[in-house]
Amino acid sequence: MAETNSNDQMEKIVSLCRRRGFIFQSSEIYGGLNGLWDYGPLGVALKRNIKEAWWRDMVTAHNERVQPEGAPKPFQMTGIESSIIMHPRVWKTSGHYDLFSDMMVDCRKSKRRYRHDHIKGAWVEHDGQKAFVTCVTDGDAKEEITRRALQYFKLKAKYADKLVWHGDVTDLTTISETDQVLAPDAKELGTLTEPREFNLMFETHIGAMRSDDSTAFLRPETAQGMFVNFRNVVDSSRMKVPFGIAQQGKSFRNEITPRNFTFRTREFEQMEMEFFCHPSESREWYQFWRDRRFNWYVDLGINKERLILRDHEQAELAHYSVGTADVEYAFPFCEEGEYGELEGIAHRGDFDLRSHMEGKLVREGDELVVEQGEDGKPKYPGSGKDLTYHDEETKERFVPHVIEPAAGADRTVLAFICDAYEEEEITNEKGKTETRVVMHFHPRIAPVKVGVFPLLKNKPELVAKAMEVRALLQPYMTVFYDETGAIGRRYRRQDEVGTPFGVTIDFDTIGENGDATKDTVTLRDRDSMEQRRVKTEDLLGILLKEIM
RNA sequence: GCGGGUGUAGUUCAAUGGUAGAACGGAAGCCUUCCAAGCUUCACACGAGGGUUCGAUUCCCUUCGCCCGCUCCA
Repeated sequence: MAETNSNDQMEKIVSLCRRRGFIFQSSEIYGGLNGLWDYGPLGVALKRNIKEAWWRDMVTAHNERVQPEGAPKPFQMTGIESSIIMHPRVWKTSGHYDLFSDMMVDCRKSKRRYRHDHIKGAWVEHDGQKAFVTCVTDGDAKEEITRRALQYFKLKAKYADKLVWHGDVTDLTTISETDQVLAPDAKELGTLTEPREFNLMFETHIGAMRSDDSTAFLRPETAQGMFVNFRNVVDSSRMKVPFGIAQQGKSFRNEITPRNFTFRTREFEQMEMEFFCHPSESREWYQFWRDRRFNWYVDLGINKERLILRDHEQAELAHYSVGTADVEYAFPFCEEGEYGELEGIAHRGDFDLRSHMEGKLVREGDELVVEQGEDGKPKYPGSGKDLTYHDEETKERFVPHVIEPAAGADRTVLAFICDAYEEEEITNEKGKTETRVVMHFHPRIAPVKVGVFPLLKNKPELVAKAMEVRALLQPYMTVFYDETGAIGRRYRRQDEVGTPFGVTIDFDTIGENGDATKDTVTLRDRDSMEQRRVKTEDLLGILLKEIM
């Protein structure tokens, strides 16, 4: 419901999160830690509800005998919880090990950063001056280096033949004379720093003794847990393709720049599902999951105007992917027309299962082949285990293709928070305009479902009755009981944390105004602020229907 | 990781080289018959660590956090 894309809006939301106990900075009393956050009493309730809504939609509410709307056919669904620390070879064959640890160099002048192994260059001399001229290009490196050398030596293009070349174009990694390097965007020599390692995976050590052999990693994604357990799940739970394995859990990435509240963090929770299907049906399943996942957010009440389903361009696709779409939300910190990713739905083909069978794969033309080391053997061999699937009916054996909807739980929580936030201008009885801050959470995800209030706290009959109503509801939902201050104040407090319903016990309830209204309470709606009288005995049924 | 800005109660803001005020919010009490009423009382802050100084929240340094830009982003 956010009206403006502004920093201002985001600051108000962050402030409310802190003030009301949704989200705090990690280790705040020690000055805080960048990119790490804690959920407070209301935050944890909200997050658990969102995760539960996802798990229910994916796993528990799924009926394998019923064909969901839009699905090619009925399918099975189950879940796992794998360990955060996995065998180091998992990350080598998956490609994360190579991809997530890079040597980087910074340019002190241009403030740019490059992957060390992406910079190419050559020794060029002119007029007794010699420099290692570099560039980063996918095109003709020599041409680019020539252009940059001419520029550096202040020569016109027609004097290219005056340049004296010493050797061929090589990688910067082969050069040690950093003070003679002309960085790709620099105008002078020696502006690059020494190469430094950037490892996006958190390292730890297994066992009390530290050694190189004992190095392990905190998982940078949960997906590998499903792939390495594919065989186990098929063998133990009679799963038949097509089926999905869902998992929720923490992942860790040493992000260079955590930013934007809980949007990019170093420790984050994922809600991922790996769907295994026959290769010939994979495109249909991809379409199905792509639409199904988008609608999940919409069904939970997110503003459709701020949510988009964006198909990736071909060039944007990861090397293994046949197709990928993102569910993205227009966060307040996004520029006009920009969105932040909540979830990626990827067609991953047979990349993952094949990797864990054969070894780390790389693309060669249109083919995925096992990457060779210098000795001609697989650089990172797979498990060697058979991860193919045998279809009893068709007698066919194949490597299933995978469709992966991978959502960020914390980002989803943040999106729901931002979307729910509204500053509503209302005119009170005295004709004065005031601001009401309301969180319009869908009742299913709201941290507190109902507030129970005795109209006055100094009337023991009202308090006693309110306690009864509280006890009636508490086994079924989160109830917040409040008797302090004026009733309007209590309503507003609950509006600000998104409690969808308020129940007030008044003199009618205890029969002071006749039998007609005895044992009735007022039920207030958060969004409309309207109230209706309902029988106490009907209350539980009414509320359960609304919050399910 | 680089550059710029910034840091005072929970929040939004003051003041000050002699350790800090307010409003809102919070807690307790009185009162109150449905949308932040009133009165009384109470609690709560100079991000952290050094240095200069008789004395630092104030000046200096370092560090941490936050914001903006760059960079990065399976």
